[in-house]
Amino acid sequence: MTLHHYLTTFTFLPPDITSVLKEAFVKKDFPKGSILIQPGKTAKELYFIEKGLLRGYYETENKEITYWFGYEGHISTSYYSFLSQTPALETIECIENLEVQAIQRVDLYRLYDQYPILHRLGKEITEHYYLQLEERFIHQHFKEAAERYALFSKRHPKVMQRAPLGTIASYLGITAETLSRIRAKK
Amino acid sequence: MTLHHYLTTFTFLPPDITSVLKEAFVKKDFPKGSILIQPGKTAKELYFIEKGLLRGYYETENKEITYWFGYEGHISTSYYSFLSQTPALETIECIENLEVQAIQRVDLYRLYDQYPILHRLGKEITEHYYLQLEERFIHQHFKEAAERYALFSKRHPKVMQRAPLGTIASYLGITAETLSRIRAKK
DNA sequence: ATACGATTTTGACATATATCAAAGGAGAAT
DNA sequence: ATTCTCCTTTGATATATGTCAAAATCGTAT
Repeated sequence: MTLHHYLTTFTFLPPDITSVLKEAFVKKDFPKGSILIQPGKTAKELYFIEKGLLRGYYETENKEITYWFGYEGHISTSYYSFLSQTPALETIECIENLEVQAIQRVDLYRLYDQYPILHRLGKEITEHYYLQLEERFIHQHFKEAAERYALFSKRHPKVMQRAPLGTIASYLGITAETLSRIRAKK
Repeated sequence: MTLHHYLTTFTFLPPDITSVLKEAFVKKDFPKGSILIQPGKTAKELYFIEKGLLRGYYETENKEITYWFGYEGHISTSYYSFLSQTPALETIECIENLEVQAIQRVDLYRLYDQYPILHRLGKEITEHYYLQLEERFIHQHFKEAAERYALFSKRHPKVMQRAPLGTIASYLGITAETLSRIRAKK
């Protein structure tokens, strides 16, 4: 999905504002393994993913905790860092070669000021991600591992094939061993 | 915290728009035990809590799952239902006598259209709740029960004293028995 | 094709938390 | 005050999932 296509799904945006917004984005490519966001650094850019797979993870004493996947049609950054302009706590890494459209935070906020209707865009996008997170939260917390896996494969079938098992397990809040056993059962 | 005080924390809002917005809210009182949102019904109102304690919960086969507490200074509704205008899945119930400022969805959206800067208000509020949920999600998922309890008592000390143990346990994703044992340990 | 490192699978055992059950306590209504 | 109901505590046991370890498989570079 291209940025253009994504933006046109927001029908309230006048075409001229859509154009101005699009021009503020710059296409960037990253090879597999690249790090887009680093802990300790403050996120200055926001990405729209046109192609490829990303993950966000936290590093703890003994393991990495993947808490998020992003792919075609999604927006990616450390929301916490980007919004609060304080150092990120997590890493965002390319699982595959990546093609994104990137916008600088300063440019985005300048556009917000110039075109107040863009706040509506930001609001609706944030609302969407909020609801997604809420659904995931409820599920994650109150269903068993096998059910969570089933929902995940329904919601993100492509990630299933493209992300390593250990990473998916971590996203589901279980160990790689447990996920391997869940897969074996069926 | 009054609605007026809350709104003035958003410094970008011109006083006249703040006034108009405030006038769209109506004060309402609910006795303890009242139900603000019912599963199957679509949320038409959004509340700002001036006094009292609320909880949101899901009903499953054999138990109630509390996933949210709201109190002074918070906004409350079924976000999912309010935003998508489809029937709510959860119940929102007063744990204490409640004083809120209520706004009708139609009125709010009329104001959004009239004053685009209000989208910024909506955006910033949603961003705030998104970040809170994200923090909670990470914690909930990757920390042990006792640690989750510790964070909860730090974040919401007042709820600790005001909500029944079983409800807090459910919020933390554990049983009442387990929470009782965690408390006994310390 | 071969070899190396990384990922996945499988097994044995450990542990946090759930479940079931019963006994205490606290608050509300009579 | 007394009863009744609901909430909390405590105990015994069950279970899902974690941990540790080793074997099997896969992918990439040589």
